[in-house]
Amino acid sequence: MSKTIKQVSETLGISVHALRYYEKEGLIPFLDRDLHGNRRYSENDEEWIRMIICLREIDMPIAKLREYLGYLKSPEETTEQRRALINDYMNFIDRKINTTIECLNLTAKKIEQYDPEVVDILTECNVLKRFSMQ
Amino acid sequence: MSKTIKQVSETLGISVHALRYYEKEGLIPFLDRDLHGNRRYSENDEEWIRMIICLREIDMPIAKLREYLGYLKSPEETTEQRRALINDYMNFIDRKINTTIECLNLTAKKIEQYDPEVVDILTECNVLKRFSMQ
DNA sequence: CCTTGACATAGAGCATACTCTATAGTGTAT
DNA sequence: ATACACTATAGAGTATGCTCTATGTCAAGG
Repeated sequence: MSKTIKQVSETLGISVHALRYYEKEGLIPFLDRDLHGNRRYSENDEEWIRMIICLREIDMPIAKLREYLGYLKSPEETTEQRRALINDYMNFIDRKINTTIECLNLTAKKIEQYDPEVVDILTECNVLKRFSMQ
Repeated sequence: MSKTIKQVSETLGISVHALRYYEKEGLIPFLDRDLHGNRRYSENDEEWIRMIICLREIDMPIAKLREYLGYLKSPEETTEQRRALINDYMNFIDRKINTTIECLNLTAKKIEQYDPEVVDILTECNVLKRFSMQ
């Protein structure tokens, strides 16, 4: 039921090196070892690592992840810090989405201005249809 | 009317080092120099640099930016490449927005599950209201 | 028995994107 | 004249996040 590092690596699509790296960086605390000292990943571990991967994909720094984990170690005394951190995080995401959409619109405008030859491609863009502000 | 490196640095909120760096990387072609060899930035240059900053904010690699510029040097023969590149770019943005929103929802769910103490903060999040899929 | 393969640790190496330092030239103000 | 503010180039240094290498242990299969 628990998985080896290779199995997790394969199911999550991440290198074993990266898995060890995340652990070394303190992102995967309390990880189990078998009698040979080999890592054993529980379902919970796997789910948490999936979360890490997701957060890394949107460029949440490893230090931030470690910070939140640190707070969770003594939850009673750190409610305010966690609240602040989540608030920061939501603002981070908000900025991220907004700048992306802004960037999208700016690019579309520039292409219309300077590169009319390839404008046609824009008309097929789902992302433009969904998020364009014009 | 044309600006010095310091003026551009100040209006765009980017270091003079970065400005020189972008130029060295080939992102700012045909930049004018005065009789002393000092850089002179036109309005057009400034606008383009603003675009660069925007694209860098969403982590478009410098190499990609250089690639597109390269195509613009001989527009007639590279229509297809430019089209492909814009297509890639739009997909890139699309993925970016989608993974960000996914990540947002996943995080919100996890917080609800594991950290009920700080859930209240979520109810005030505009970004959640705007982009939550639930 | 010995090779193979998966595991371990420790640490070096690499890519990206700046950022900073060293050195030097030039124009203006005191 | 001399200090300062700004410019320049070239190249070293830094931060981040992996990725790869070296070296070694252990268990199972031929």
